[in-house]
This record gives sequence, C-alpha cells and structure tokens, in this order.
Amino acid sequence: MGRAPCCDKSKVKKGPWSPEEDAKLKEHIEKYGTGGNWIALPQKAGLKRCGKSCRLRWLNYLRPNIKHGDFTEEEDAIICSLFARIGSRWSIIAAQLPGRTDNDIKNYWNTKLKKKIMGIPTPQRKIQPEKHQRQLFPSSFNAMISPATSSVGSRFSSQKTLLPGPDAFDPVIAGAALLRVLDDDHNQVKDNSSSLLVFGDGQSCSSSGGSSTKIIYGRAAENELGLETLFYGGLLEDHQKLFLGGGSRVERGSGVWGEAPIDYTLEEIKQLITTGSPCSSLFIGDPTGVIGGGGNARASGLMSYN
DNA sequence: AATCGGCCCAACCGCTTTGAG
DNA sequence: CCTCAAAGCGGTTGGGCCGAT
Repeated sequence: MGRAPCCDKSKVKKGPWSPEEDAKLKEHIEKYGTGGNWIALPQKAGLKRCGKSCRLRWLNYLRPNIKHGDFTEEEDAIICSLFARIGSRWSIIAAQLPGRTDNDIKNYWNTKLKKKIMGIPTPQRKIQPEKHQRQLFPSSFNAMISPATSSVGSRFSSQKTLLPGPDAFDPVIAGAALLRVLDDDHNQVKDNSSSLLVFGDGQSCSSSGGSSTKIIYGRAAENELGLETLFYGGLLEDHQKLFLGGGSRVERGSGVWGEAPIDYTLEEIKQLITTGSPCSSLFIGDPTGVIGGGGNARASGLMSYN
C-alpha cells in the first residue's frame, strides 16, 4: 500500500507557476504570513496548488533576498569545502550561503561545479567570459606557502594548529587541486621537466627509503569561517597512485599540520568527488615517510588501504 | 530556416524527521 | 510512549532553451 498523497492531485494545478499565481502567493504571505500551515495556505490564498508546491515556490523563488545567477569563487569554495565534509546535505550548505537555496546549490553542484572539479569542460551555452573563466579557487589561494625544509611542520612555521580532528581535511578540494596539475592521462605531472607537481611551488622531498618522491604542498580554498585547507599530495614514483595527505584546517595566518595522511588512487579521488562521500575512514600511512615532521601527522593504527 | 541533441533548472515525488495531541 | 499530520529534505524529472549541424 502506498503513501497517501498530500493533497488531491486531480484538483491541484501542476507545472510552472504563472506570474498571477506568484503575485497571489507573495501578496498572501506578505500580508498574513504562512500561518504555520502550508497545506491550508493555497486555499486561503485562492490558489489551486498543493501546499508543498506553494512552500517550494516561496522558499526557492519568491521569498525576499533570494540570490539568483552566478556563484562567486568564494561560494564555490564554501560549497566544495562543506560537500567534502558533510556530503549532499544541501540545506545545511545553503544555510552558509545567504540568499542561496538548497535547490539552487544542488542544481549548481550537479550541473556545473562537480564537472569543474573533475576537469570536465562544461559546454558554453552563452558567451559569458567572467563566468567561464572563473576558476574553482581564488588565485590568491594558489600561492605556495613557505620555503622547503625537511619538516612539514616547519613549512607552515608561521602558523599554529587551530582545528585538529577527523573532519579537518577536505579531500575533495585537495584532490581537485591535484587533478588540475596532472596531464590529460592523469599519470604524469604537467611539468615533466622539473618532475614536480606544480601547484604553488611544490617541492621534491626524499622519502625515508632514500628515493625521491614528488610532493606538492598547497593551500586551497577558504570557507565562511576564514579557514583554509592545507594539504600535501603527489604522485608515487610508479605514477600509478596519488597520495593525498593531511592538511589541517587552519586559520588564515596560523596553523601547523595536524592530520594523518590519506591516500587515494586517482579513481578514488574522482569517486570521492563524484559521490561526495566524506573521508573519515580512509586514513592510511604516509607513503613517503617524510610527512609528519614533529610527529603530529601520523597516528598509530592507521588503516592500510592496499 | 529547420531539426536535433544536450544542458539547465524549476518543480515534483516520496522518504524522513519533527512535533503536537 | 504512540500515532499521525505536516514540514523538511534530497533525488529525480521533464520542458524550455540554446548551440550545433
């Protein structure tokens, strides 16, 4: 037995709202409010609509201060950041973006932002230069952070820990940044001449085994709290597997690495971006052996992935 | 100019959550 | 507690629009 319908489908209008219906709904709510009862509202407002339909129309389109149109770089970064941490909980994400609705964000993610992160070019329906040239992260976040030393901690020596914890790392953002520096086959870095990943001014570090492993350090995105995700990552020597490692979320101008490394295959990173599954269970050891300076980046009992 | 294919987004559907009685 | 109606929410759909041919 199915669920009882919320209203008599045969008596309600469906489909796009007319300007007259919009005006009626808007006027009624501005005059009387919703009355705490959406089911009764359409009748009171003289609308042949389902209460749920009225609610959706109001929340997504008619209510004051709704923002439509292009998302800013900052909004992109916030969406990515929150998606990485909480998944597709659009209403929560929308709560961080004043004027945006969950529906808007969901549509934007599904049609544009996800593709942008994955590096899939979106077809241009209209020539809107500022829209199509927009990058995922503000260019200011692409700058490298500090000179090379053997200690990861000291790479951010001017910074101090702010938010340790399993949710402190945004693999979607870090993964997206890594993907952007790989070539089309995703098995070589673009800058073959230097054999370095070139997001920011990535450094080559020696692993504990004595062989060289290319590592990128980056700072990506920023959220509404003024937080950034610091991360490291790179391509293992066989170019078969990427590793993404433990950036901590730090307050701008402060912070030290504080998270255990995570590594993913390229496919896993793509899957992560595609599915949006939060990453809390995928901590594994640092493949290079050089991460974790100061003993703050590795935890005992880490899961081995392979 | 006509047709086609693909993208976008408003709206719908139905499941889950909430809270009043 | 339990029940049930209403609200909230996220996934999905389909029509309109636009660019390509």
